[in-house]
Amino acid sequence: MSPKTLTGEELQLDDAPARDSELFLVDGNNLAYRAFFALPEELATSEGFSTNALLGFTNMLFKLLADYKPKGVAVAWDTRPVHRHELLDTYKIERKPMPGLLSEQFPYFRPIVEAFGYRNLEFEGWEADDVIATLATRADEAGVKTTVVSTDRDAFQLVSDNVALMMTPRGVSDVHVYTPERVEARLGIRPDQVPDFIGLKGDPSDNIPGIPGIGDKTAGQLIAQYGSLEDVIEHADELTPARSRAVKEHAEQARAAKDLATMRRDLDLDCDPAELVLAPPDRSQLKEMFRRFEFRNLLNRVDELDEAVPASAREIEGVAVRWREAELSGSGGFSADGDRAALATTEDEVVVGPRPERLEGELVAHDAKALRVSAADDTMIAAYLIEPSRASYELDDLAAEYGLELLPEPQAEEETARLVRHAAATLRLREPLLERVKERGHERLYREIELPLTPVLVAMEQVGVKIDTYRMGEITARLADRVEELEAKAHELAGEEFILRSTQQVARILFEKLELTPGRKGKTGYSTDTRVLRTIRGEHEIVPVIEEWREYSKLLNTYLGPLPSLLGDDGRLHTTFNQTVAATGRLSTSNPNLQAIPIRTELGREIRSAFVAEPGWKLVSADYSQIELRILAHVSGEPKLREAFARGEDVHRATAAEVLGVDPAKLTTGQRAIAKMINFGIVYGISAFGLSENLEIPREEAQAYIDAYLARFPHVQDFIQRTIEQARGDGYTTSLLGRRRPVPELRASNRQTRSLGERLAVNFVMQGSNADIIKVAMIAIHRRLREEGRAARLVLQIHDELLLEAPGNEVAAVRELVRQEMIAAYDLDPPLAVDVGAGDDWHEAKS
DNA sequence: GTGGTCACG
DNA sequence: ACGTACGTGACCACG
Repeated sequence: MSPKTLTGEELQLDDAPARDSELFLVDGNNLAYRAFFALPEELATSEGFSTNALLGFTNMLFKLLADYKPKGVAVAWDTRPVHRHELLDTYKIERKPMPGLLSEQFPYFRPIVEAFGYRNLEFEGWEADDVIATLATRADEAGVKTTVVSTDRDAFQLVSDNVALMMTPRGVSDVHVYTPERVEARLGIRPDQVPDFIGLKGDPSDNIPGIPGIGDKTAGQLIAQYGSLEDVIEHADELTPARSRAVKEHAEQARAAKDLATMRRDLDLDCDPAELVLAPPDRSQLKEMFRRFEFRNLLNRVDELDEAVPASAREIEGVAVRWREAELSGSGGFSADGDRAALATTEDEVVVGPRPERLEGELVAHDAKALRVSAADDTMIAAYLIEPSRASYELDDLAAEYGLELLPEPQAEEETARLVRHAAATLRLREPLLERVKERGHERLYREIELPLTPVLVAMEQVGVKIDTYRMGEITARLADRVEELEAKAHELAGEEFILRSTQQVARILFEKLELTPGRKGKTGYSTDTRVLRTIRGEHEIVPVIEEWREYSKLLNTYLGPLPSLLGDDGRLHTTFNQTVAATGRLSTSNPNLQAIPIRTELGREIRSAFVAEPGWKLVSADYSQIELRILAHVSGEPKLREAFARGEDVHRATAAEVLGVDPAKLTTGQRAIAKMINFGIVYGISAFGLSENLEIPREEAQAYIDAYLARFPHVQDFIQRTIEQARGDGYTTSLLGRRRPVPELRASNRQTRSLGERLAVNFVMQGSNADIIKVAMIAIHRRLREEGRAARLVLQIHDELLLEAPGNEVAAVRELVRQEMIAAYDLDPPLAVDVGAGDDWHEAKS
């Protein structure tokens, strides 16, 4: 009996043998393909250029240098396979063409190799694996400890006392290194028997048949027992009848497969492995590449490579930043920290001092709003326009990505060092960021919208909104009592105490103890969300109790409870407007999130009535009417939609009449509600599933509605198709004012992800344009109120609504001014429309 | 830190 | 045969 073979899992395949290696020989084509198929295709730059293969490849090269500190690394590439070709022709093997997304990335592999200081090897007419086989053989003979990096199983045959094989079955972090002993333990044969082994079993990955019915196990046993393929063929009669027949019938095929699996070790190459010495990595080249492909993680780790290279070979780049203490004056990159500030006046000099009341010069800031300065340029906003989907715009991250190495003089304390570094980085990021803003055609968006918006937001944050604390307290007390009552009642009805807040415990009570009808399932068990509860409301008295408890405790915990502590000394609530958070160009608010103050329930409206104006003032609320559907009508040019708006019709009723084919006079509210959901769906990037979920109807019915809609509004159908195709081509979609959102999802191989990309692309046109338009309006309104010397001021923005506070005697004029400016913000066809109201509190102002 | 839930547009 | 409506922020339980 041959010894039991082990899987890679069972074997100890630690990378110790590779650590001794002086030379690494990498099969470039193999690694590129491997990386391409192992990493998701949606890994892409903000421009939409796929980088998955490049990233996996680069990570491996990085690891080789950082972890193994070799003397030499060479990456071999296939060239036209003239020599191999004859074999392939003989055996009628066809190569599949390279996937498009991989061939796009292909031109960049070699430059990356060079930037690492590694050697690219190409020998006309030879494939990478034969080049590696030849070099590994020469290295072995010369006693050079070598590691071959490839996932091709053919490469097992190269393993010897001096040559190890590194495989990465599951990505770069999981490294398996094979020595001769480990090959034997894994396959049951010696490395030199590998071609015989592959000959018997074939190579499915290359579409090469061996002997039918013989797989890994059998092939290993037979070769171990008889020694070689020829020996197995010779002794075929000793095998079981079926196997014997198979071996005899397919002997030629097996010999051919062995031939193909045998690597050429004797190529006439002009290359001595001992001379494949590492050059020091070109740090600026590497950074340039990492920045270009947006490999943020690697960019931050470039320093690690230093330790792997002898100090003498290192070249330190980066500018030492001098700093001195003095009074701040002049222009430059600004940073601040409490009562201290720093100003980078030149690229390498920073002045640090107490923060002055005001600075006369022209400032560049990173997040001017948070720094409370007025800046001529804001690097955070520029970075946001370039890459709106980023999670954060940390200055240090951006600086590293743009290749800035700022080394403040070492004696500074940490806080001073940061201040200096930030001022210097801000100044030096200005040009590269502005250049990209210009490249993308975002100059006007930047200069005329985002930058002027910042001071408007500063003013709004500082003004805040007044809260009627008495009213708020009253509601809070009432609700707190009610929540307690409901809690007790729920426990009583359940027959035990449980944590109402815990969805898991609620699920246990409802679906296990009380055996109510479970609905959908989530990742961790049965869902207990609003819609599930609504459908089982009639099954047990406890359900409406939980529903009511949810509504009240949500309002209590999220809005009523925390608000008093967030109140400023002026009795007003000061939110923070985030200008660089939403990928669509919208603003968001936080601490508290005043864009999510309740309104949809009676109790919610009560809470809104605690948002009030100063005595003698009024709140003025102005909201765009159906702005996203108007934008849809504009960009699609759909005549039926445009006309409906032009005639001042209710757009949902008009939609219902068209789609359902009903006389407008006879429409029911139910039919209007259906049309409303369809319209929402169109704006969100419709899907039959989504619509069916929301209307709670079968998917087929939802699909029928969608089909009817698209048939009745063919221009909308065209618009959707056009938008998706364009985004697929460009890698991004564009709003009315030229804002861009990259949509790398469209190039994913996963269909679900691609569908998401399609919805994102379509939705962005409406949501992003809405964001553009209301920002224009805010700037205009703020400007006009000042020009006219009014006390009225903007207070909140809620995506399509503006809330202002105006003294009683200005209300009439302000209402008109706001309406005018909101409508004039963009010349839409159909025109924009605005509803304006005024009142003592927010609720009143909206009705 | 993540997922479920729910407040808003 | 999947799992999906778009964009946010906040709270809470749970691992």
